[in-house]
Amino acid sequence: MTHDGTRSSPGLAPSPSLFQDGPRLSVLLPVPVDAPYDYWAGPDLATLVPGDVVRVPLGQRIETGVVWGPGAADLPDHKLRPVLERLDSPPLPAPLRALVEWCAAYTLAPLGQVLRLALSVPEALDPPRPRAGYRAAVTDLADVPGLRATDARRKALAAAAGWPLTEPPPSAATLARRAGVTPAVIKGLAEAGGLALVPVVEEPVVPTPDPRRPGPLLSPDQRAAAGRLRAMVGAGFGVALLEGVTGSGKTEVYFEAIAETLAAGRQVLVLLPEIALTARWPARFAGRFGALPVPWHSDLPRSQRRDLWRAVARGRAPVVVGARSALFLPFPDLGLIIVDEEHDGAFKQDDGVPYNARDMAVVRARTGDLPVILASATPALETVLNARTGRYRHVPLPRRHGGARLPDMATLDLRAHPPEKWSREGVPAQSFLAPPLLDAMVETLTRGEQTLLFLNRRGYAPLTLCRACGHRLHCPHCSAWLVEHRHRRQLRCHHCGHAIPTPPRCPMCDAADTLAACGPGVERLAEEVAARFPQARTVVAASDTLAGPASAAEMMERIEAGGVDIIIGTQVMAKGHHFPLLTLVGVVDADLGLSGGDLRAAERTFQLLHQVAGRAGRAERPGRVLLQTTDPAHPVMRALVEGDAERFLSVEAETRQALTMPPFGRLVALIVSGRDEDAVVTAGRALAASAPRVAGVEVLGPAPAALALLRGQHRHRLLLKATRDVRVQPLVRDWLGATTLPRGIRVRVDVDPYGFL
DNA sequence: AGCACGCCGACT
DNA sequence: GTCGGCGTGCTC
Repeated sequence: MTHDGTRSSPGLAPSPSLFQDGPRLSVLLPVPVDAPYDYWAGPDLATLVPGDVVRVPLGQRIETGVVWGPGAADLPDHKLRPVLERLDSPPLPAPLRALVEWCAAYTLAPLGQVLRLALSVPEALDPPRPRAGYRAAVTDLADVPGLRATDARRKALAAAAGWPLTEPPPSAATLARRAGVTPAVIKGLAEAGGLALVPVVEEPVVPTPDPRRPGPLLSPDQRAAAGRLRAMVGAGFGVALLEGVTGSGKTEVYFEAIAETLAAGRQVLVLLPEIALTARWPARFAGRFGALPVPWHSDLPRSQRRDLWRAVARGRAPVVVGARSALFLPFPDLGLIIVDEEHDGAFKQDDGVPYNARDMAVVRARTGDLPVILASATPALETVLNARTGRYRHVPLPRRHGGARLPDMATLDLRAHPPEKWSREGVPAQSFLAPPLLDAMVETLTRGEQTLLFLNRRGYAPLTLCRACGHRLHCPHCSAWLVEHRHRRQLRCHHCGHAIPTPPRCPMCDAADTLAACGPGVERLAEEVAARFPQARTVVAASDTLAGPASAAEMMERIEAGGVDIIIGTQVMAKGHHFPLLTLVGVVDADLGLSGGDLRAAERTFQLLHQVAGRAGRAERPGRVLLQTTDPAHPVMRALVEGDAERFLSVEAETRQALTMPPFGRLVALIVSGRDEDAVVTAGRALAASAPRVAGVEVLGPAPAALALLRGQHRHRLLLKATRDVRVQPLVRDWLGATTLPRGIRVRVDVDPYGFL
């Protein structure tokens, strides 16, 4: 700071008058601030418009921001600094800016932090960096003085000379591959002068899908549904719920709406919950449209993200299929959004800006005045209710395509049929498979068909305790049990990744050989299956046994080809694969997830089990599902067995209405966290004491949050519950605005928390 | 988010 | 006596 209070350095200090003539602009920066900052646009930048991407000084650094509008004029002139330059990137489209505003206002996240989602690849805004390309500089190796004409060099030069002029000069690696030499030869030859190095700026090649390719033959039901979706394209904002059981051909139906949009020359965004494990989706798309869609998810390499972001921004990516973050891509001419598996909890982001991509997709459709299709076999309760009240168009797909039947579902009462111990080297071992399920497995194996044992628990056993002193081994950083992973001989925390070698003695009482595994994980189940079915080919499919998308796809192919008899899987097995030979699904613990009183526990369990059941009998062979449960009378179990989703949803809706829970009421969670538990509790109580006292609003808590200790942070939760008519955001904003938090204490606001126990 | 400023422990 | 730890606070 200088004496007059301006931050400037000699020689750089612009006299304010230099900028007085230029307009004052507000520029939003991707930093967690609530509002855009004002800058002067110099005379040469007078044509800046909202959406333009600019470089501006911020403190001691230079940031990339987005022109948001005219300046606010509430700041003294001398505090303003100049816009440095406009970047050569297409302006951020107005509907996207509107989405950013809406998302920030709704989630109460700082505006700049939401902008960060839209500028997720800063490199994409820089001018494209040219890469090195190689071209023949001579016609004959003899023309290069002092260079031995080796065979490899001759081949390299020939390949370079023969490179088509219509193609950009190749990179060293590409040319080397073509010539059958190593890149070192190319670089050496270039150094000697035999090849010329030219900078190449390459447009990323994005394949173009062809909407005129003939689609598959649709059933009358599918044709009718496709027709209704097609009619929405180009007709402005609208939401459709495309509801159809597994195998009803939802994808083929919404492909027709994509075709319609592509034919109109506009872009399409498809959101999927787990892009990594649905390598199948792009293949199906390519089968229909003759080109792969542009993928978008966080695991893409940076360079690819940069290229794809640019392609989208320039309108050169007709179809993007991505995880939730794809919603903030800068489509200049978006014409349709599809949210597939719209009920999936993975659309809710829990860190950073806590937003639900499915809901924000509807907002993006509104800001862009375009249609959005929500597709699911088991739509979320709130979506179903929106469809019933007519806010969303309901497009049902009633029948299963191709004649396949839905599997028969039956509960298997574990109290009536307790699993019988099996023998491990003469020692009786605990079993998790009831006799009727084992019998069904034998039958299935005999017929040469496949069994899926579904258990949503990774590792060997979810809990290890000492038989001598009763000590339970838990994570020192989180309030979670350590899960034994016998293969790795480790106990691992599934929340923070903390891992210790499996101890030989109890860490509490030091007794030897007293640690006992409690409950089943997929590894333990695999052990029992190996003992009972030694001749069967068995695989374990869990997120930690699959090394990545490639090995997952490989396993799926092997299962599909019949190379496996018994699959033991967690929820990674629940999604979107056709296994024609799979005719028996055993749900090892159907109660898992029902207990605990979480708002959406029943709904989630219903959706997950319904989805798992959908794996069975998809071809001509009928499937069978056995649900091991201790409570066959539970509404979720009965609805599943009777195939009555309608009734389940009605019961669920009544329950929530009675409790004023979403979607009949609004919820905002406040997570108070800090290193010192007492301070956290004190701060939580103080917040509760200053809670807004308004009709229709109640504040519950503080109570220990779901993981009361996570990564060394103690967490307590307050829950603001309001009736639907209450605007909760201003309430929460004022509440927190009037509160000064003690140091070391943070509060995270989560509007519409997904699970909150 | 960065980046600077600010106030307390082990080093040339 | 300084270098440096990361806690707090501001950036138009």
